[in-house]
Amino acid sequence: MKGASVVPITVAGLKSACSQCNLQELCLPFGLDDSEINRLDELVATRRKVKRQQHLYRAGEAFEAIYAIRTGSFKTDVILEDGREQVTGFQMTGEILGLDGISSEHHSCNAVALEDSEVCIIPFAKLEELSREVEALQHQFHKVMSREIVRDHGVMMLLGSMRAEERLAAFLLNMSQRFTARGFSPAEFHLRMTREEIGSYLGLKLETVSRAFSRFQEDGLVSVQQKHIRILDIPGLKKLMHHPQVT
Amino acid sequence: MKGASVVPITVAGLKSACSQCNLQELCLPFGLDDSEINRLDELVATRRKVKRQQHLYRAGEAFEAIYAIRTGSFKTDVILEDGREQVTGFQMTGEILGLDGISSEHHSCNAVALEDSEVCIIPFAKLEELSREVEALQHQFHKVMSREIVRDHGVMMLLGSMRAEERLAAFLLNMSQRFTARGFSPAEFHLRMTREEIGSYLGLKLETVSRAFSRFQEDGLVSVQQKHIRILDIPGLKKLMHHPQVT
DNA sequence: TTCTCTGTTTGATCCAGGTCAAACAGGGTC
DNA sequence: GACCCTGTTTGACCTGGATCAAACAGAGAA
Repeated sequence: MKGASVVPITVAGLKSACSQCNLQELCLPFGLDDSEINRLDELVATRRKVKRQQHLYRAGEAFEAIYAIRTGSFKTDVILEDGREQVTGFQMTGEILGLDGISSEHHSCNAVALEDSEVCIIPFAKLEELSREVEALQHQFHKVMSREIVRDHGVMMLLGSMRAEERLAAFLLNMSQRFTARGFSPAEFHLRMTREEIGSYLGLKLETVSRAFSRFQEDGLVSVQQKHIRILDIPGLKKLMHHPQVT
Repeated sequence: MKGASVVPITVAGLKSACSQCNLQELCLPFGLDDSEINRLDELVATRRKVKRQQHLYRAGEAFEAIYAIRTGSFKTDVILEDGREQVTGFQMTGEILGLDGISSEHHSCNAVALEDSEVCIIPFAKLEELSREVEALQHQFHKVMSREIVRDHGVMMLLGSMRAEERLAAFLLNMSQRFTARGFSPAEFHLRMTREEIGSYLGLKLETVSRAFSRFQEDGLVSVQQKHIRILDIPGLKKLMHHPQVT
């Protein structure tokens, strides 16, 4: 409940709202014209800082808003009564958190910052209101939700039908692609999550993740130094995904 | 492409639209008042019959509408280039198919009828139009999408963190609960899918599914005769889910 | 500098579920 | 009736990834 009681921080100078944000094309404003984005600005007036390891929200909390990541990154997870954790996703800047809460008016998973981060608070009732007036916003919001569903299907495929090394390859390629979309190098990046979190996401134990990294390094596919990753052979990784085995 | 070329069948007497449908409370009309449902009726004028094993839509096809299942049931799946299939869900009456297509304007999975079925066609552009006017419809539609996301997270938990028998127990309990919501017996039902399809959904091989069924039968939890299932001990199945092992 | 704490790597062993194979059961057709 | 054909069950064996265990590496703190 600690996370819940954190008071949202209203940032003083509001000039850096959606209309000024360089994440527009990855986020909710995509497809809106200038006047529409200005209307969205009014909605997204408050922001909140979340320190590393802190919760943005917890399973069970009342749902009131969705969040757009402005800086930093998060993981979402579900925890069973017996303590088993399943990481359901890793989110980067421009991505939307909290969509799980709409269905029951309560969040159904936890969102935890992987590094010091900041999110834009989008009150959901107001978003629905505005998206009744702004067609482009409505449509973009539906696309964001649908994209999450498609992403989830991909994860099911990964968990249900791929072997350990394929899963890790898919994960690395996905990260690479998302870093690229944000203007970073496709080949070199820093992972914010632990081996254990990667393992939970991929349905593997941390040792298996570590071994797969070592294997990739031996095979010259990547260079790994702790959390720093350099992908040396993207086609090689892709090949590995499609050709599960020599058998 | 066969599935795509099937001409939608307009049913003659339109009196059995949403306003007359007994699936209202499970479907898109939930929460709408009578006059609002009448407006929805105009939208959902056409239906389509899909025979067992036929596709409602295929991955890659242009997205134009979502579908509400009126009778019968479906599976959705994703297929990799190398032929591996991952079943991403089983859908029953009142549930909505096609949400995956919104994000890219093309379907990203296949939907196949598990028995002779009928769906209501809901043209998506018109749905967005109407939900800009009808607040309750907008909200219900958002809940439907969110519910799909929550469901997907549950499947990830299942695939990533549960053992074979837990997965099957979770599956049976889920089916039971959904049959109950439709006015059928919680304890006795007929599975429309094969062991292989169940296995694909649960990330297991068909033999493992079969063995788990046999084990449950030995332990007096269920009685299994081919596709006909009778659950004898619901608490027992639940217990099995939360206490993975005696270890 | 050393100590501690958390996360990572690597090795040795084990087992749940996969694989291969064969028998079986029910439903449809001739 | 006999004959498929598809889906299911069961058995025997194998293996990928889990488990257990120990060493190691970097980041802070004192």
